[in-house]
Amino acid sequence: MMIKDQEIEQFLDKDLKPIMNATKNKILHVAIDLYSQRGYRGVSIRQITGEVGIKESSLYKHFQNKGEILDTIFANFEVEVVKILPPEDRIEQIAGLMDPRGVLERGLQNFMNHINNLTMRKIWRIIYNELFSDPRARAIYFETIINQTIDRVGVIFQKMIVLGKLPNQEDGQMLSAEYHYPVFALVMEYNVLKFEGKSTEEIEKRLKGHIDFFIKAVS
Amino acid sequence: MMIKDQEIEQFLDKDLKPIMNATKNKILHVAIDLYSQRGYRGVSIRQITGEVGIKESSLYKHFQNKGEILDTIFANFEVEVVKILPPEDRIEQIAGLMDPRGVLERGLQNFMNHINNLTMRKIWRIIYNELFSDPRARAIYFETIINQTIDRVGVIFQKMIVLGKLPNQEDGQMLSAEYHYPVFALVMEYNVLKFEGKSTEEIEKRLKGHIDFFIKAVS
DNA sequence: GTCTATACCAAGATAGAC
DNA sequence: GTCTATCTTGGTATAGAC
Repeated sequence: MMIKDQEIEQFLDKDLKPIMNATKNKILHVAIDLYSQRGYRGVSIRQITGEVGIKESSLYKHFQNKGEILDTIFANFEVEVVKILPPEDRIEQIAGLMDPRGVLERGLQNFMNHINNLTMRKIWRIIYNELFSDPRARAIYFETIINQTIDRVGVIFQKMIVLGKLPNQEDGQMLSAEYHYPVFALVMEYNVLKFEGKSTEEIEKRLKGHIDFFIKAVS
Repeated sequence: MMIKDQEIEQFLDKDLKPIMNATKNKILHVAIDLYSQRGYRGVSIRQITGEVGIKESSLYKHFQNKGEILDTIFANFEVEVVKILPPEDRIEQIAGLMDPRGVLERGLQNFMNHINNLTMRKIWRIIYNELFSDPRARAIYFETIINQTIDRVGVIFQKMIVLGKLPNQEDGQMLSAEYHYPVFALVMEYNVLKFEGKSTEEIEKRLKGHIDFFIKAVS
């Protein structure tokens, strides 16, 4: 059975305060939708306001310029995306209570919940799109997402090595990188397929298969 | 010691015939350079012709429109990029003569030679850039590069399983995917770092480390 | 905070002389 | 195959009335 995608109802402003103005909220919704399809440069203020149902000039009462719209989108994304990282203050606890497979399965589940929010998936597409032309997108992807994920799980793995839950000739960070690189590559394909309306079954199977392969490799 | 990047001297036309006209060649050089930095949409005909040293109108004697420039760049890329795949008619031979580690090391070496051509690296960036807005870029990346690479090496692995060079409880395609996904993710980071003028030592180390990890996992 | 009107600019592209 | 000149479109943004 297909689960209906959730959407974000209310966005945060650049200063992370909730946006109370309905029009400003709608502008962000529309901008995210259009940017995710045609990229930031490929979408004009005219198109956004046309879809929202206001005139171009009205938009400038809500945002100083076009760039500020993207700033706000990125700010909202960062707030949401850090939630998929294992919280730093529970790393010790996780390493003690769980086994490697449990950590990976839980992490994947968290991530799947995150990515099955339609608004989030659209912003993921925007990030991918801007990866090579916008340093902010690059920073969010490579630093906030990839490196931090590898790092935190790397610390968990390192503690597990000490606890004898993983082989002690390995290095926690290296194991975490080995595990996560295929995950991020597969997630990218997952996003592409979802966007194109194709089936993601194969990718989900591969993600599960990857956990199996990895667990076997470190057993 | 730093090896100087090579560049392509002469491009092919859309119909794959070598381009004899020096100006047309220069337009492609300049376009690739600018597109790799600011994306296809971010670069105007004016900027290209300004750099080349001709007027806008002159460019249209060489290309029918802006899109044809990108068509030509993609055509050149496809011709070069298929050279990094293991040739189909030698797959049997490779599986028989080499061991798994040899295949992977040779493949990585081939790829590194390819990517150390500056022109190619620039086009890789253009491909990444257009991945989510241009279906042609998506096709080249996911179909021509990723899927074909995984598939051909998967066939080699499958034959190696039959020959007892790899454990027979595994599947060749799955093993190839497990090996290659981290490679493509690392290569993407390699390209980003190169572009930003940063050191790629860490990534090259990880690529070698990944071969070690993988070989150990299937031994 | 919405509108109308408008300024201003840069984009892709073409006509026609040389 | 290069140039000058020009066209047309669509982009971001602002001024000022309501």
